[in-house]
Amino acid sequence: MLSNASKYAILSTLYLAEHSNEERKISVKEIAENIDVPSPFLAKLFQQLVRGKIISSSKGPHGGFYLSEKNKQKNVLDIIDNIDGLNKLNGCFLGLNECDSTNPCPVHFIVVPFKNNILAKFRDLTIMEFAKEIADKGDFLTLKNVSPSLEAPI
Amino acid sequence: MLSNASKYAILSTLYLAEHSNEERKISVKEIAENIDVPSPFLAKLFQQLVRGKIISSSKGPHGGFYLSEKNKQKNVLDIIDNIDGLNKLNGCFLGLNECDSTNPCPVHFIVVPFKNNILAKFRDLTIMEFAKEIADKGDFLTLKNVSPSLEAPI
DNA sequence: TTATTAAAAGATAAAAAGGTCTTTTAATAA
DNA sequence: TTATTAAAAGACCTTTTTATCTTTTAATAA
Repeated sequence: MLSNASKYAILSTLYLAEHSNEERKISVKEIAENIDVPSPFLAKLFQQLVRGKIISSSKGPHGGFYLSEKNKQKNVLDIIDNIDGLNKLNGCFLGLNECDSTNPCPVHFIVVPFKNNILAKFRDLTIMEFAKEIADKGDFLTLKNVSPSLEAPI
Repeated sequence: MLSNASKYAILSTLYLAEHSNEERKISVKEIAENIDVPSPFLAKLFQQLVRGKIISSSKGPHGGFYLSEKNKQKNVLDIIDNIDGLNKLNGCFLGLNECDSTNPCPVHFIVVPFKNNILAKFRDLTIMEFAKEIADKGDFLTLKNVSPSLEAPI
């Protein structure tokens, strides 16, 4: 549904939202280590997010990535759109070209409410609101395995 | 969420369910044309489904693919498991390694009910029941564009 | 103004997904 | 028993995704 690239982009942008501002810029290396993402890959993603005006950057000593006030008003769907495009998120679950409420695939009426739900969440909250919601719960998003387990989580 | 391979496998197995039986076997070519899937690719998938005992085959004149009585008792989740494995369907929507109800990602409580829903549908109906439900509604699943449109369907 | 720092850019490469083609094997009908 | 049919097997190819490495550019601090 989402590519790894999108997932990395979301997690690291939310990291920026919580830990950076115009005065406190953050290097790729720091973020990559903290959320456990390959850093050269993240560097590439960040270039693209900068071009898409989702995040900001400056070079040189004390340079790095950060969110400007304008950036903070973007939402998670902007990130997904910038990296994957929105088509990946739309489209029939079984791949049918013609699948809608008058001609639904067998899982259409299970999938559509879910999509509307998650789309609303990704579109209606700003990145800051999203990050705040996470911080308020005391959570910290990382791909690290704090307590490695062999089973896939549900 | 599902690979193309899984989607093709589901659609073509459901096609077999409706159109084949031990006496009436169907060639890859016929199915590929009917549901609009690349036929050499489908041939590969079918080899794997035969090895996984999801469908049956016989060679030679009047040979082809079909569902045995045992095959008909399999469910859609068996197809997905055989092609993609089940991990692709499980796993956190944002890719977090540790995401559960005590330590949920921001969309956990939107994603989990959906997954339970669709998993139940894929697991609790046999392939025949699934196919019958579709046929009863008068539907026919294909990837063909009957009336080509430029917009991605929702 | 020079050394240093960190991103930008772009070339390269490995892995996975998606797809094609050719040869071999097995079944069966003539 | 031979020709024919259709799957099985496996080699091969292409594209996309994921990832790495090297060089260049810009900012800044000494």
